[in-house]
Amino acid sequence: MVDNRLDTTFHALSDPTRRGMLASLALGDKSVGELGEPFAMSFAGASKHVKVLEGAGLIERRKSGRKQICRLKAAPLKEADDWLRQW
Amino acid sequence: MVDNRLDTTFHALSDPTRRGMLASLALGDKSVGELGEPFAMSFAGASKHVKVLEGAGLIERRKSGRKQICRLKAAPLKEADDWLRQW
DNA sequence: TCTTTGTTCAACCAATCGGTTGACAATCGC
DNA sequence: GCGATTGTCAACCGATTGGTTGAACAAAGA
Repeated sequence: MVDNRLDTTFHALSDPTRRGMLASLALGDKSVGELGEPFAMSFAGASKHVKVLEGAGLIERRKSGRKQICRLKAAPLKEADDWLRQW
Repeated sequence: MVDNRLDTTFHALSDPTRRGMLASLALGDKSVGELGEPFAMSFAGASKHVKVLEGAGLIERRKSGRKQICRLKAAPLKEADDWLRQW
């Protein structure tokens, strides 16, 4: 029942695997496989994390052949930052 | 098994009740009861949220008679903000 | 002292989380 | 077409979450 935007953003950021994926994406677009590769984890597991990030609006995907290329979207990070900056 | 500081901070922030408590604390120190009062929730429930915030280092408490006065501690927010600002 | 107030604790519950496996679909290279 | 690559989905698992109730406790006030 997580409906608030800040909820999903902060929740997505609360996992080190997902933060690592975002850090990786900051260096350039990556496929789901490339994103999951550094984290000894099954493909499906990585796919789930990517879906959480996508659900939070932190990334967007584009199909390129059989790969799913992910790109960082900073807008929700900005929102989260604005919230933090209240203090 | 959440051992990373950013993990606990972002997790604490991912709940609207806890964000509300922090916002409330930003206006001045409050007891646990005062913090929980706006959120239709049992006393024990509010106490748990406060404990999460305390565990994340976002607040500190001081005993004043039978009340527990909570005060905002911004240091972990700063850390979280620094992380966000990488992008 | 007895009662009230403020708070925590322990036990429990349903829901969610992070992860797995196995089956499947789509696309590429041969 | 065949096989390998890339990824999703559904089902399951154990651990954790957010919440409840009820008992307990500590301090203040009568």
